[in-house]
Order: sequence, then C-alpha cells, then structure tokens
Amino acid sequence: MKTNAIRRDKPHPSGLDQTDRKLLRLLAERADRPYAELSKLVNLSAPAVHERVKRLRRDGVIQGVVAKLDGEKIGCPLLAFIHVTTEGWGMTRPILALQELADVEEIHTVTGDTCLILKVRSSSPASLEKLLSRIQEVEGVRATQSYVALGTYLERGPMPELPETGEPR
Amino acid sequence: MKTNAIRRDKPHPSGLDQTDRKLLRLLAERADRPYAELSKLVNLSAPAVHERVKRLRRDGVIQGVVAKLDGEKIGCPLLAFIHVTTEGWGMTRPILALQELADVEEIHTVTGDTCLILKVRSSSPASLEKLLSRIQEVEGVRATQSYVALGTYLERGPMPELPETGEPR
DNA sequence: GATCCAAGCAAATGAAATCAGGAAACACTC
DNA sequence: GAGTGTTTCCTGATTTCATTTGCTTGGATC
Repeated sequence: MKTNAIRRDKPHPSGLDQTDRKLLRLLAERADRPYAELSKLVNLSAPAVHERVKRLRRDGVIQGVVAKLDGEKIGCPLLAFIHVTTEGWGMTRPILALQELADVEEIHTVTGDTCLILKVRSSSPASLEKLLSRIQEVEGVRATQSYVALGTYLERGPMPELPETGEPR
Repeated sequence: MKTNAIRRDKPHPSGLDQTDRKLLRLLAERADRPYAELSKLVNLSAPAVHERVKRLRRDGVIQGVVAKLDGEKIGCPLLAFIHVTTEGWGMTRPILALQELADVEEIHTVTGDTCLILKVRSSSPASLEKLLSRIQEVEGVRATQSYVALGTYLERGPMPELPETGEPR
C-alpha cells in the first residue's frame, strides 16, 4: 500500500484549494493537455485530476473550453473598442441584439464617462463604419467614440492568482 | 464505393473554405467536441476533420485551446478597462512588464484620445487601486482613466463570419 | 485522355478519458 | 479518543476517441 500524501486545504474564500488553482491556471493557458500530463504537474493521478475538472465544470468555475482563433487570419484584422453613451442606463434590448453580429465580441456596462463598452473585430474599415452607424441608429444612443487597436500585446482570459504572493504572472 | 461529394471552394481571401469557417465557428464556441460529432455537423469523416483542424492549427488560424474561467468564481469579481495616456507612443518595456500580473488580461495600443487600453480583473477595489498606482508610477505615464464593468452581457473570442450574409451571429 | 495532386473515406491501431472497487484522511459525534 | 460518514484519492480495468494507414476519387494540368 502506498501512503497517500493527502493535504486538505481550502483556505481560499472561493472554495478552491491550491491544486484547483494550479489546475485552472494550466487549463486557462492550454486546455488540450492529457490528464496524464496534468496529473504529473499537480502531483495527482489522472482520474483524480479528471474528478476535479469535472467538479470545477459542474460548479461553473470552468465555463467551457474554446478554440482561440487568430483575428487576422480569419479575416478580421480590425480590433476596436467602442464607447457608447446613452440616454438612460444603456443596456436596452436593441443594444443586446448587437450580439447577433459576429464581429461584436464583448458588451459591458461600465462606470465612468461612458455607459457601454463594446469590443468588436471587423473585416475592414467599411465594415466597422457600418457597425458604428448601426449603433448610432439605436434608440437612446447619444454618441459613440471608437478606439482602434494598433497593436495587441496581451490577450488572455481570467486566471486565478498564484498562492498568495498576490502578484506574479 | 461511395460517391464522394467533394466541393472545392476557396473563394475567400483568407484561404479558408466554407467548411473551415463552419468548423472554426464550432470550435470557437465549444472545442471539447469529439471529431465524430464535428464530422456530422460539417458532413465529413472524422479523419477529414482531424486533418483540417491539424492544418488550421499549423497555419496559426487556431492559436490554441483554452478553458474559459468564471472571473467571479475564481475570486476576481472586478472587471475594468483602464485607459492610459503616456508621453510617447506608450508601449514601453515597463508597460509590457505589467503582463506578469495575473489580473492584467489584455494590453492594446490604440488610436483615439488615449494611448493604451488595458483590460484587468481584480479581486477587490483595493487590489485594483494597487494596480492603478503601480501603473501611474511607470515612467512616461501621464494619466489613467478607469471604467469599471457593472455587467458583462457578452464575452467571446474571434469567430469567422457566416457565408456572405456578412452579419448573422 | 494520361498523369499528378489534394482531399476524402473505411478500417485498424494506439492513446487517452472514464469507470470500478477499495483505502486513507478528514470532520464530525459521542 | 473511538466510531462513523463523507470526501478524495489510488490502481487497475474498460471504453471511447484520436490518429494512422492504405486506398479511392475528383479535379487540374499538359
């Protein structure tokens, strides 16, 4: 028999222990790793990792697994952030309907000198202009201001912080 | 023998045919599908899908596969966009170094009334404040302006447009 | 119309995910 | 501190899926 080195620790408010967090960091970076590989990295057996991932999925911590595509290579070289100021609160039905457009990637309501921030990716300036005019037409929209990305130096998803150094990576 | 329904078409400038684009849309949404399932959805055999995905990966169209995590559930409930105005162009080494911090998710240089846009996700107002002060200290940084997200109504990655309707979804 | 190439398929192989049975640690209660 | 239930883990099957192989065909080229 083997003396299992089990260390229970859920010191974190999120209910995730150290191993969970490490796993999540690994998966947020690259989710197509075999459990066998992950299991070595977190010092567990493959089925144990499987079990944890299943739980994290069930609890909604892991929302899904997606392929990261290259904007330029799929024909959408133009990335822009659009600030939208509106009459009221901002998040109306026609605004929400914008998510049907393939080039709208994110929609947030925010505090600050604007109401909405949209992240969009267009195939051409003309396409971006069309999108803008479409937004301007929406009932309640006062104005828009665009920020076209010249370069993207980092783009990744949420990732739990390491132990409690509270910083690195 | 079966009469293969082969339709060659690469009408798109990106070099991706209709099937590639459909595949990419499927994978951008959910990348943990068996090839057998994908193969039905695009009317191909599993090995054919495998072949295509391999090519798309090799060509960098698919940059990778990542797990999408829930910001709140991993203890980072605060999402914010930070505009940074700087002396010169903006993208200096110390700014780039910010990517070492786990809560910085994106860094873009942009046109418009700011130089840089950062997307960050923090565990608390205090943590966000610390990050802000850290940015302010960077050589060449003139000012920052923050937009804290109240609600996120859409958040996804790049995705090729459908056929040529140029719009839906 | 002969030849070449790209892309496909079915069948076979190998690798990985998943399931099962049982043990250890932990967290309770008494 | 012994008893008991629950959680998490491990090893060893079993099954599912990815990947390889070998061959076929449609289309392009000459």
